[in-house]
Amino acid sequence: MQFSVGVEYSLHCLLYLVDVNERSVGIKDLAAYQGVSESYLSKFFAKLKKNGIVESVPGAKGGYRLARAPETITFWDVVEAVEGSEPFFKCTEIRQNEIILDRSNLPASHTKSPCLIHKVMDEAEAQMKHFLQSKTLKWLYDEVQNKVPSVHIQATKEWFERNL
Amino acid sequence: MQFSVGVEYSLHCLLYLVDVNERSVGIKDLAAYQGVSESYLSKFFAKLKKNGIVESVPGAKGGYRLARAPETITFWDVVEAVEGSEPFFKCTEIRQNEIILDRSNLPASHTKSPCLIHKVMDEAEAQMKHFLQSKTLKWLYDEVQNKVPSVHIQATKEWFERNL
DNA sequence: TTTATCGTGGATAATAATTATCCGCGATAC
DNA sequence: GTATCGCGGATAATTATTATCCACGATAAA
Repeated sequence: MQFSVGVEYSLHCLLYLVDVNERSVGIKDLAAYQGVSESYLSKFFAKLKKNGIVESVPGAKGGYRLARAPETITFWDVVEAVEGSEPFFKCTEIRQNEIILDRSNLPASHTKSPCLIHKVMDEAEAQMKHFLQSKTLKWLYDEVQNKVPSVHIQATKEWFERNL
Repeated sequence: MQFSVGVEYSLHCLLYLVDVNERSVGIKDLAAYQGVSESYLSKFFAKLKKNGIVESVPGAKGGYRLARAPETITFWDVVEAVEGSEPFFKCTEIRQNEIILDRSNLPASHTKSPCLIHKVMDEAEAQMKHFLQSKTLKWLYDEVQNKVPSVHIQATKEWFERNL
């Protein structure tokens, strides 16, 4: 039960895209700046694009930029884009296998009402989802703006703009 | 990002162990009753035992029983026992790789204060944890007692007691 | 118009996690 | 003594994650 590194990569990258408004940043730069694999990172951006979080600018001097305002991009959006939207807990309806049951004539208690364990696990995921939906990219950006020395933020900005 | 089937297996099994007080139920019966693999299920019970959720009775007519009161066994306890206690999000401190940094002399903002993304993801896990800690095995047992027809509950109980 | 750059999608593969089985050991009931 | 049962280790099949490479089309700049 672990999130893939794509979640970490994506969130860090998106943070750099906030400052880039109508322009765009290439995978090459994003990968180089953070010292991660370029080709692997591009796979996650394909997912972010498919989920409407970023949009791409094809061709030379192309790259990616946010597809919508950072206020509307939540941590959950990113998790869902990268990890897919399968629920954390997949219930195999093990209860319908109980040896004392007639498989061709299951009681309503085993088919109509939901599996309680399944329900609890889905609710647990919903708790996490709710929390992550409350944290936006804009919020993260503002927090970082406050916590990281402005000289470093400025240097980062200049690095990404160095060859535009 | 998925829970292993061990979580589902374990929770369902533990439910059957609530009624069994000083006695014990063997893996063989638990597996047969639910139509799952005996040898695989035994792996999860080894983890449940190591985490103090169940205790074992060795030898013939042996098996497992709860190691403590069902009021004190939470869904989270089971998830942690089966899945291990590694956090869902492992932060690789990607920020310390920023190309503009001097790796041998990192700024305090990148070492002293925690990575915000890491912090948010840990808090998200804590939300789920908190919820799952509020759901006990006793609660689940009582809910099932209310929702499942008593005739079925009785039949289940009798099946497990059929050869004691 | 050529050339270099960049996203895109597919193929491929290495590594790790999950799922699963089997066997021999020691403990215990009968 | 013998059959039963938990226990731990070895092993393997399957799937997911991590990762690379390449050919393609689109585009900017020369």
